[in-house]
Amino acid sequence: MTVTLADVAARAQVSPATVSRVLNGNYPVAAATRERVLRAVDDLDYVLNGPASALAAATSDLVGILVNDIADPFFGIIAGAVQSEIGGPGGRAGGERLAVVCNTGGSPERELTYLTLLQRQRAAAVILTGGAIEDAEHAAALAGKLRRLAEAGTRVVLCGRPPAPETDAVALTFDNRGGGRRLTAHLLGLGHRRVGYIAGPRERSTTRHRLEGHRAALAAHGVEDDPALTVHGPYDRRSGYDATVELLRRAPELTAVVAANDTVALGACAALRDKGLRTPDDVSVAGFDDLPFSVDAVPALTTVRLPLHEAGARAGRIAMGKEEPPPGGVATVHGELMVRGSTAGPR
Amino acid sequence: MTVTLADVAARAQVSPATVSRVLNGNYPVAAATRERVLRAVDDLDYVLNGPASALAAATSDLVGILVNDIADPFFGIIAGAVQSEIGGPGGRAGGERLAVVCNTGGSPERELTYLTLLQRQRAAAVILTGGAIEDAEHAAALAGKLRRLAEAGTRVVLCGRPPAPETDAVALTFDNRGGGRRLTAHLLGLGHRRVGYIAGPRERSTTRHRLEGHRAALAAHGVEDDPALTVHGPYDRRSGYDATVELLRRAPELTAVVAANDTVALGACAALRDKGLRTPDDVSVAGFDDLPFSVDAVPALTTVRLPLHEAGARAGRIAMGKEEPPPGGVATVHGELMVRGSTAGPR
DNA sequence: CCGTAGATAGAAAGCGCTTGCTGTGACCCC
DNA sequence: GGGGTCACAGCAAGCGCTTTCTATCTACGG
Repeated sequence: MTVTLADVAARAQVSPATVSRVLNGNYPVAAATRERVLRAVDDLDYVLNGPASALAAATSDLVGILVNDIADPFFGIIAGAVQSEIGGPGGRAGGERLAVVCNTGGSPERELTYLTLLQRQRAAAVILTGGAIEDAEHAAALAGKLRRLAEAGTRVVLCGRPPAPETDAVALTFDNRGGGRRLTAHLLGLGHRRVGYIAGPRERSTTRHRLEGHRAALAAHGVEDDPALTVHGPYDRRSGYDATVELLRRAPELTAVVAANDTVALGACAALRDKGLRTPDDVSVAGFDDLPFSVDAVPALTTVRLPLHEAGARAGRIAMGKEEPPPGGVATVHGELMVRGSTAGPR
Repeated sequence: MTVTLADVAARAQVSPATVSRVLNGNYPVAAATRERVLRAVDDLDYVLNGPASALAAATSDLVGILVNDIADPFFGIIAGAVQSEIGGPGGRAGGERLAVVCNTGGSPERELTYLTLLQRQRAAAVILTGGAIEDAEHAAALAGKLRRLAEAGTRVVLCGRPPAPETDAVALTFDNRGGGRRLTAHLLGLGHRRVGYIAGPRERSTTRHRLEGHRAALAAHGVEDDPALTVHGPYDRRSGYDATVELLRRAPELTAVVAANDTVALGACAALRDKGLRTPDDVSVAGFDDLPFSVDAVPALTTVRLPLHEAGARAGRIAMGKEEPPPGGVATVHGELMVRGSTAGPR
């Protein structure tokens, strides 16, 4: 029923081996023969059987990308950049790879399960994006998995995530701590002293690093770090809204709010608006990531721009072996403070 | 080097066939034997070889999702919903499927190439999302490809796209025309008569349908459709900005702008702001899709909400055979007009 | 002219798994 | 107590491709 290599070979009057070689183009085949084969392929509408060739050649053209939330542009941008580099359609000849995007939803188990699934597919490479889950047990399990993947020849790259200990996975780490520090320093520099902080979910490296940066800035400016001014929540708009309401309840006098990311910041702005407070006149707001919509917020959001596209593209190239990994296997990617309308001096 | 079924069989003192049966769980195996096998699997850290089993069983657990732009939440939401339904980690036992998200960037060639790649992988199902490219030649090529995929046993579902003629692919179509009509009718009802329209890229079904709805509303209200008030551009913020500037140049007197989608609308708002015009006091703005950030825009965007998550989930279920396709293979998904602060009567 | 290197093509042995068919005891019923 | 049924387990034949090794054939140099 379905056309196989043998059918093509028969029609082109050559052996299956020759057809395979024409298709893979890594062995000399006379031009005339090649053409005959190619015509047969065309006539028969032949499409290679991926699993069969993966089995025989012990390689696959699948690349896995693990993300926390595919609906979040933060990950979408990275995933898109990776895909543009792993040579999907566009990079002719042997360079056709498929990106398998796996949505972990931030769940440790799913992270592991997807990794197993990818291992089962004998993926050519795996890229883990976003913050790591900070749990010793999970970290150990993850490291084990990554080691086994690497052993099996799968290249592992971390993008926007700290290096994984006990592993030689290449890591492109975002400088969340530095970004957080500069952001809060900017606010303190404007004269704010009571700064609320809406942190991301606990046990997440991104959350911790950004928060540490914030605290470092407070310390550097001699401002007391009031625990009541920090609230944790998921990385979504709702969380920003609720946390802001809570923060306002706890400390009506605060003059600025730093959010875990831009989406959360948008929720914070909405809450302030609903409470009749103006941004930045009454309360300044700052985000993180500089997603595309942030510049269009009103007022435009002060935030830390992370070069998501560049980082994703680089991760993709490294995963494909098209670019040398950074020395030591770790590179830090810095963010840039974008001061915009949502922050100003306190009233 | 790598552990195979045979190794597990040897350790469990059974035949490879038995191990396979335990792993696939579709054939009676005595509890004691099963347990022995499972222990061996565990001891050896055995992971099934996907390509090998796909070859032998002639099935695969890959599901392809074609999107125009993975960084656009419109597609991200759909992709996430699909993935949640195709039984990735969570749905135990045989239900572990991997979603291959393919970024076509709106290019017809890439659409076709990705389909071939997916066919090569013998994907279990393929879901095409977003508007179709309206080009006879491409449509024919696409229909042929889809037919061949279907023949090979791959289930094909269209989500947010009109039915593909000459094909029996199931289609979940968005009522873009109706949504567009209601949106413009809303504006006309408020008293607007000079309404600018920022359309999406040409040759896209989505663009055409929304525009047709817009025109239908104009006609219904007896308002002349001035061609100068329609500008085409890509579905991004930049396009909205530029188009608005152009629209303002051509018709400084316009009192409302309808954008192809929310992202474009945000760009339009920015342009108006930069021109010193206020929304909705001077110019009303409306979008389409109701993406998560739209409610947080200032003023909140009037738009048409499309049930992206629901549609994606349903497409996923149909692709998995978990839900009956709609009668006739086609279902229309309606949008809901969300009237918010960005639209008001003309000054 | 013959021996030999170089360029192609083919034969065949897998790659690791699934599954139809074939045993083989154990069990049950009359 | 014998034959028929079950419930399991194993054998072995592929699945469709890649690739090593070998066979040809051509072209040259001496």
